Amino acid sequence: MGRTSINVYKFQKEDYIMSDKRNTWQKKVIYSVIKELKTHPTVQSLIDELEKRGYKIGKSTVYRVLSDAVDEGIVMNVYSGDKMEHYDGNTEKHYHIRCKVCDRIYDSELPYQDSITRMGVETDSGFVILSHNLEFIGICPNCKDSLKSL
Amino acid sequence: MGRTSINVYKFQKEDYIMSDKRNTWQKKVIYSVIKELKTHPTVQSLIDELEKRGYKIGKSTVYRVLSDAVDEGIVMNVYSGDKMEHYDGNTEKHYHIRCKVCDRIYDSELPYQDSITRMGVETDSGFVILSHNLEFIGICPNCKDSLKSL
DNA sequence: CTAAGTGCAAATCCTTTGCGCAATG
DNA sequence: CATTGCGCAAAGGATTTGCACTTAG
Repeated sequence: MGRTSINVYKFQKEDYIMSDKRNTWQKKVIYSVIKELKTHPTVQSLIDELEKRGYKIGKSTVYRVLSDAVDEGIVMNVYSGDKMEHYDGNTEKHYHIRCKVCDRIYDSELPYQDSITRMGVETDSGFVILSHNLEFIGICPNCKDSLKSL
Repeated sequence: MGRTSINVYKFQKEDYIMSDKRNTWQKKVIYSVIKELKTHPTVQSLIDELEKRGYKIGKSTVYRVLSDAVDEGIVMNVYSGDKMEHYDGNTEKHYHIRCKVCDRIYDSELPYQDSITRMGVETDSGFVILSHNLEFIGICPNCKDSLKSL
C-alpha cells in the first residue's frame, strides 16, 4: 500500500450516503488530495500528483472513485477548454477563471451571485431556470508574465 | 455531389481569411446548415441532419471543416453535459440554457451583459479578465411536460 | 495543371468495463 | 468469509491523422 504518513482525509458521516460502501485507503487518499488541490485536475494529473506523493493507485480506480464521488456530491465536474474531465473538490457554488493561454482553471474571487440565476427568467419559453454556471475568461499572472518577455 | 436545389450559404468576404482556402460544396453546405440550426449539434447530429437533407459528407470532412471554422471565428464551440463537442453557428456573444434532464442546449433570451465581465475584477491575483461565459441550468418545456406525466 | 480538400480506414486519446484477485467489515 | 473494491488489460466512443484520389481555381 502507499505511504501512510500523510494526513489523510477523514471520512465524514455525510460520505456514507450509500450504506454498503467500503472505506479503502485508496478512496481516503483520493478524497484527501482532491479536497486539498485547488488545481481542478484531470484524472491523469491527479494520478501524477498521487505518484509524486508516493501513492500508486490504478487509473480505473481513480476514475471509479471520482465518478462515484461526483454522484454522491463529494466532488464536482468542471468543463474546460480541453476535452478532458476536470474535478473540483470544492462543491460550494463558486466561479472559475479560465486562462485563455494555458487553459488552466483557477477559482474566482467573486462570490456566487444568486441574482444572476434570477436574470435568466425566460418569459416566453416555459423554461424553468434552476441555477447557472459562470466562467470568466482571462489571462493568468503566469501567462501574462511570459507574454511580456516575448 | 449532393442536391443543389437548396439555398446554400453564400460565402462572405470575411470567410476568406486564409488566402488559399478553397470553396467546396461541402464547406458551403456545412456552413449553411450550421448557421441555420439553433440546436447546437454535435458532429454526428450534424451529419444526420445533412443526410436528412440529401447530403452525404464524410465524417472527417465535417470534423475538419468545423474545426477550421472555429479557428476562423465562423462558428463557436459549446460545451455541454455530455462529453461531445457541440457547435454553434451564432458567433454573437450570447448565453445558453442547458436542460438538466435531456442535456440539450438552447439559446437564452437574456442579452449579453458586459457588466458581468466587470464583476470579475480580481484584485489580488493579477489576473486579466477579458470576457465570460454564462450558462443557465434548468428544465426545458419538453422535459417539464414528460416529467408531469409520470 | 497543381496544390488544397475529401473520404476512407487506421490510429489515438480519454474513459469505461470485465474479470480474477485482494481486503473490508 | 461474503462481497465490495482494486488493478490490469481489453473494449468503447469521439476525434484526429495518413494517404490516395478528386477537384477548385
